[in-house]
Amino acid sequence: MATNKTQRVTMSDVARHAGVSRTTVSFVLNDKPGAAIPDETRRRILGAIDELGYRPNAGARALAAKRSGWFGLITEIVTGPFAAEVITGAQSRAWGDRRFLLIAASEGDPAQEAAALDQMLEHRVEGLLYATTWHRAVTLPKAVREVPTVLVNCYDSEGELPCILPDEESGGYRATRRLLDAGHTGIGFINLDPAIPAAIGRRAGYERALREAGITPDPSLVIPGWATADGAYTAACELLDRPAADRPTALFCGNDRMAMGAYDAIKERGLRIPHDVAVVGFDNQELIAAYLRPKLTTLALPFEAMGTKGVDMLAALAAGQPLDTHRVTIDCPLLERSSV
Amino acid sequence: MATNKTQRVTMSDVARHAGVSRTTVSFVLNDKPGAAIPDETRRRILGAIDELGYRPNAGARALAAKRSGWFGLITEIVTGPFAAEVITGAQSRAWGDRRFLLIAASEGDPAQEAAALDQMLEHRVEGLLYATTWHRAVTLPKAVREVPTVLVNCYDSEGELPCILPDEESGGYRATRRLLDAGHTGIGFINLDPAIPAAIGRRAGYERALREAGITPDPSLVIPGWATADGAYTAACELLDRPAADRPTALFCGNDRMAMGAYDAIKERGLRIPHDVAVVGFDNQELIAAYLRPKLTTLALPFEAMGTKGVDMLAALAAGQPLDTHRVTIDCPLLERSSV
DNA sequence: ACAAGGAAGTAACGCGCGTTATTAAAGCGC
DNA sequence: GCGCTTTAATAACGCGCGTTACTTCCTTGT
Repeated sequence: MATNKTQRVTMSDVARHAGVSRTTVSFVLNDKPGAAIPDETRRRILGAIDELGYRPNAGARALAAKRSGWFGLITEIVTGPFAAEVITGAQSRAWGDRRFLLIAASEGDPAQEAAALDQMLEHRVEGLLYATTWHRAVTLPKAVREVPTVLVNCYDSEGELPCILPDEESGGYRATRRLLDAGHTGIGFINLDPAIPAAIGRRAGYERALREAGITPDPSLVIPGWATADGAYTAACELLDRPAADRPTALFCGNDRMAMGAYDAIKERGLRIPHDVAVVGFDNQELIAAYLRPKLTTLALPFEAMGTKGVDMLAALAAGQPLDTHRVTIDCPLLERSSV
Repeated sequence: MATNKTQRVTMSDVARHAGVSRTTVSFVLNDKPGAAIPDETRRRILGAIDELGYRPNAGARALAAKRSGWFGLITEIVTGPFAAEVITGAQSRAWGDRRFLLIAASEGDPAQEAAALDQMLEHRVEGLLYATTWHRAVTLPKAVREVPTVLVNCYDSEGELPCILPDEESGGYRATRRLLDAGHTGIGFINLDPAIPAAIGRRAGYERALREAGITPDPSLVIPGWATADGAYTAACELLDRPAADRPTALFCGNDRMAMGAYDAIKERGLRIPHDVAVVGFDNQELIAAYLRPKLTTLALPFEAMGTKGVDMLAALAAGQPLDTHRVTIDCPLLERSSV
């Protein structure tokens, strides 16, 4: 209770107050195995801690123990729902190990990224998480080699660093499969930029699902679009304006914003969702998916799970254990709402 | 370059390599005023630092200097756009002072909040930012008194702690004024729960703007709603179904989700936005406001600015300077889009 | 009775660094 | 040559703590 603002309570104060040596206090605080401390002494010490309002100094402890207890997390943008989810996942997992997360944003600027990395290394992080907002290849400053590093939602071109990625292929498969199960056979796919991993993986899953259902994928049903509502609107128009026999009864969109555009195209034509045309999105942007009418069935990128898994792997690496898998993929769960 | 993974380079290594004492190295690193270091010596030391790849140990430095360099930021939810903006603002401002931000989420759970606070105090944060997602009164654990604390987007009932708040009144005024300027005289106000500060302040601003324009506020035009799209939909219906002479030509909504509901009500009646009915939202939830059709004119809560200002005030407090203002309010800027 | 072993506790070192006091050499006026 | 200041650099202490090695006292078995 009686904390002095100008002079923090130290372990020596506690020791003096309890009538023991500082070493003994340290032993009960870390309940050191092998140290025999009678209950009575322990109680006296804990009592003193309580009375004085003692708080261990994490920095000093780290210095003495040569363990900082820090993990670093570098991300492009702290704003934006994706990074926030990664942080949440990593944060909660780290907490369990009594570790703290050092968070920095690069804002896409290599200089800021380097500065952030420097700061982290000066704080002696024991591991580093490097997360991107969209699935792609990255090249990192060499300095990351000074510390165990795990990539989240990205991978390095050299393939040297362990990484955690969303399973785009199974995501594409699952979306398509859901539409097939609902009885659709003509399924249009408004894809992202076909050069990026997400587009490639999802298309592979899309085609695998079709083949499994005995349907030969029709390339003309796959339209690579700009990843915007307007781009998807145009793409959807193209698909919906095909001759009736050829017109898809379902649309699988590269992300939720694109699904918004598709919604507009569908509604404009007096068609109804999901009765006439079913729609599946991707990304699960709550603010869009949950407020569209009808609510959008979509796949979620497992950002939170990736953050958690990232800390998992870091903890293993920091403990010197070898990784079982160098490249981990995590499923994208399907969120059923009302558009299928 | 030649960093040894198993044994970090210390200042003593640098000193030995440069043929000087550790003290001298410390002096050039902090370029201590009063210490006369010839250029030649300085160069030798900097050279050694570079060659060995030395990085100061932030923890050890903090311990010796008795300055942790940390500020803490406790927020309810890391996810969600609001917290992210506060973090961005605080982060970037803190960076300039070579300070790092310790971020933790309470998830609305007092136990987690206390745990987070404990951790922060153990890390010897020199100041604490406590941010909420919506403007309201809070009561904090007593432990916050151990360190300078600034409240962001909230205030304590006892009024003891400095706080930074959005200027709800001027926000309400600005929104209403914008509609008046567009020629509207019957302005409906679908408010939030009338008991919360945001609702009270905005209504005051709304009425002030009306009076300034020579219009006596009509209480029946103000409908307190549930802060949801559905609630606002119902409220909008009520306003729009009034007899033609009495029907408002503009709606001011408590938040953007509510504006979505209002949009639906307006469109259902074959009315057009902004031609027949203008709409102003609040909160500037990008994903909603920017994608609604037409795009929504709305007011932004100044989260990022509040985060920045928060660190500003903390820096002053931590430096022992008195605060000029105990209670700071920050304007809510109007973002013009296409719904007015 | 005595050695052996455990129980309870402590002195002392070091973690990597900031800082103060002090020393050693060099410049300056006379 | 002598004092005196300035310049250049260092020894030594302490920050708060973890940890090792060591001491002292009490049991226990034979």
